[in-house]
Amino acid sequence: MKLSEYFLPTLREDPAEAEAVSHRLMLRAGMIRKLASGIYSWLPMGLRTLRRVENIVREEMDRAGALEVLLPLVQPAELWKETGRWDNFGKELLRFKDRKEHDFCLGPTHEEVITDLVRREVRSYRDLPLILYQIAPKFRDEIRPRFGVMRAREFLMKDAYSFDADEEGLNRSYEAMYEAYQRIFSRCGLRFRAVLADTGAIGGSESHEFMVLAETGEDRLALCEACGYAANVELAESKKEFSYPEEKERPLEKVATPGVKSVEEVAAFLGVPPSKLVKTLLFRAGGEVVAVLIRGDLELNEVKLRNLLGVPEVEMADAETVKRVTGAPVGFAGPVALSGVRILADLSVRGLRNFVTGANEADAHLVNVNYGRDFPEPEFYDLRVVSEGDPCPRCGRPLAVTRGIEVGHIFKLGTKYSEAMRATFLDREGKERPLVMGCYGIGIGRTVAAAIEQNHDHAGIIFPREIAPFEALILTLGPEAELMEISERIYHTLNSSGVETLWDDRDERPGVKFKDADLIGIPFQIIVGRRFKETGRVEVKERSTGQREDLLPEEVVKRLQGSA
RNA sequence: CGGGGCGUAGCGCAGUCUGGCAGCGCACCUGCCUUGGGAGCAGGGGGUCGGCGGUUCAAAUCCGCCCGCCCCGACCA
Repeated sequence: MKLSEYFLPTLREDPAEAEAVSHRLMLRAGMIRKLASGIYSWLPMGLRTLRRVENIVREEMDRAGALEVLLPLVQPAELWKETGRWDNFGKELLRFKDRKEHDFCLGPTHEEVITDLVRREVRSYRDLPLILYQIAPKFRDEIRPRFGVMRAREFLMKDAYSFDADEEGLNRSYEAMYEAYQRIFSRCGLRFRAVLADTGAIGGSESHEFMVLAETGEDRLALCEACGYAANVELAESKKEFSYPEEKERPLEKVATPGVKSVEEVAAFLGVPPSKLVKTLLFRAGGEVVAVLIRGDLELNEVKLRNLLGVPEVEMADAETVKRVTGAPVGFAGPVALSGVRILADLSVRGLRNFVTGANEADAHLVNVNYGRDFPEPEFYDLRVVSEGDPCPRCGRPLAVTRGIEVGHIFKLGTKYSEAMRATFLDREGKERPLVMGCYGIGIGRTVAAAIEQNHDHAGIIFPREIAPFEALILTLGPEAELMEISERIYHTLNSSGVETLWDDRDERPGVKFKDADLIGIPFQIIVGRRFKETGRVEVKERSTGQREDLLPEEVVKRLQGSA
C-alpha cells in the first residue's frame, strides 16, 4: 500500500481520554477510534494487526483439531433460562426485547448456544470428541470499560468448546487446548505465563489463565522460579507460618480514637505497628453477613473467602449494614461483643496476642484484645493474599509476585451445562450420559493491546514481527524522481516477494515520516533519502533495536527475508 | 454502583473564580519556499462553548435538571 492512498490518521498529541500506554498508542497510531464507551472501530492499520492475531489463533485451533463455526450474537432468553443464567448472570448480560416482545440478549459467551447446537446433533460416543470454535464479537455490558480495547464492552473473542465422553477425554481436549495456547502466544511474540486460575462465574473444576507479563496488568501472579509453580494470586495458597513470641495477656482497654479509622491512621495514632492491629472486615455472602479478621498489614483474598463459604459472590458490606451489625460507622468494627454474625479469621491472627481492634462504637478502639478471653476463638482459615517472598505452596522457596494481562482462559466445565440443558449421548453400552465439556477463550483485541503494552518505547509501538500490520515501511525522504523511482522499485520487489510493505510516498517532510514510522511500529524501515543520492545505498532500520544497515537496493529483499 | 475529575474548532488546551466581541498551539485549505527527525512566510476556512430550563440589559462564565466521557474500587477475554 501507498501511504498517500491509505487511511492512517495519526495523532501528534496524546488524546486526553487515554491513560494506558496501549490505549494511547493505538489511538495515536490510527489503529482504533472510539464510538461510545467501550465500543471501538478498528481502522485499517489496527484491523491488519487484529487479523494477524486472529489468523495465528485460527491456524493453531485447526492444528489442534478444532472446527470453526460462527454462532449468533443475538440469543433467545429461553436458552439462558435453561441454565439459570438469565437471572443470575448480572447486568453484564445486555437483555432486550424484539418487536414481538420476546426476550433476547447479546451473547457475552456462548455455552448455551453451543450446547444447544451439539445436543441436537450429537447422539453417540462415536461423534466424540468434538471441539468447536469461533472468532466472533461478544458483548458484555461492563460496569466500567477501561483502557480502550483492553476491556471493551464489544470485543472480538475466540471461544472454543470441547465435548467428550468422559473425564479422561476432557483432560485430553484440555491438554490439546493448553498446548495450542502456548503455541499461539509464543507465535504472537509475547512473554507470557500460564497460571492456575479461579473458575469464577463460568464454573468448573480446573482452569488456567494465560497472562501476558506487563507491569500495567490488572492481575497479580504468584510465580516460583524454583519449581515452576504459577498461579493467579487470587487462589495462590499461603503457606506462610505465623508465629508470635509468648506474651502475657494484658487487661483489655478502650481508647478514644476520634476520626481515626484506617489501619495506617490507627497504628500511627497509637504508636504501634500495623501488624499489631486486626482488621474486621464485613461481607455480605449469600443472605448472611460474615466478619473476617485479618492482621492489619495483610490483604484479604475475597476469592478464597467466596470459595470457603461456597457462595457465588461476596461483597463488602455497605455502610448501612456495617452500622446495623456493629452499631458503629465504618472504620470501628471489631470482634468483641459482635453478635449475630459468623466470625472467621485468617491464619495470621492465630497466636497473636494483645492486638488492637475497633470497639464497635464511633471514635473508639480496643487495645490488648485477645481471642478466647474477649471473644470466642474464631474459625481459622487461609484467607490472605500471598505476597512477594512467601513460601511457594509446592516447594517452599520464595514466591515472586508480578503483574499480568489475562489474554486467554481455559476451563474444565464438566457436565454443568450439559446436565442443565440435557445434552447427552449414548455410550458404548447404550447408556445415556451427559457430555463432558470444556471451554477456552482468547481475547483477540486484548491480545493486540497486551502486545503493545509489552512492546513499546517513548516513540511508539514496536510490533513483534508476527503480528505487525506490515513487515516493512519504505520512507522516501524527498520528492526527487530519483528517490521515488528507486523506492517504487523496492516497494514492488518486496511485495511481490511476499514481504508486506507499506510505502510512505506522501509529500511530507522527513521528520513527519520518521515520527509516524516509529509511532506505528512496523518492524523494518527502509529509508531512501540523501544517503542514496550520495552512495547508492538505502538504509534499513530495525524498529526494535534501532540498528541501521546500509544496503544496495537489490540486497533489501534478501535482508528482510533472511531475518524471517 | 460508590468516590474523584472533565465536557469550549479534528486534536491538545486557555477563558469560567470576578457575566460584557469566543481565543491559542497543532491539524486543515491556497500560494511561495523547503526535504535526514513533527520547517518557514503570507493568506484563509472551521464553533448549537455537551443538552434543556432559569436568573440577567447581557451567560462559555451564575443557578437547577439531564446527558456523555475519563480516572480509582468491586467484574472479565
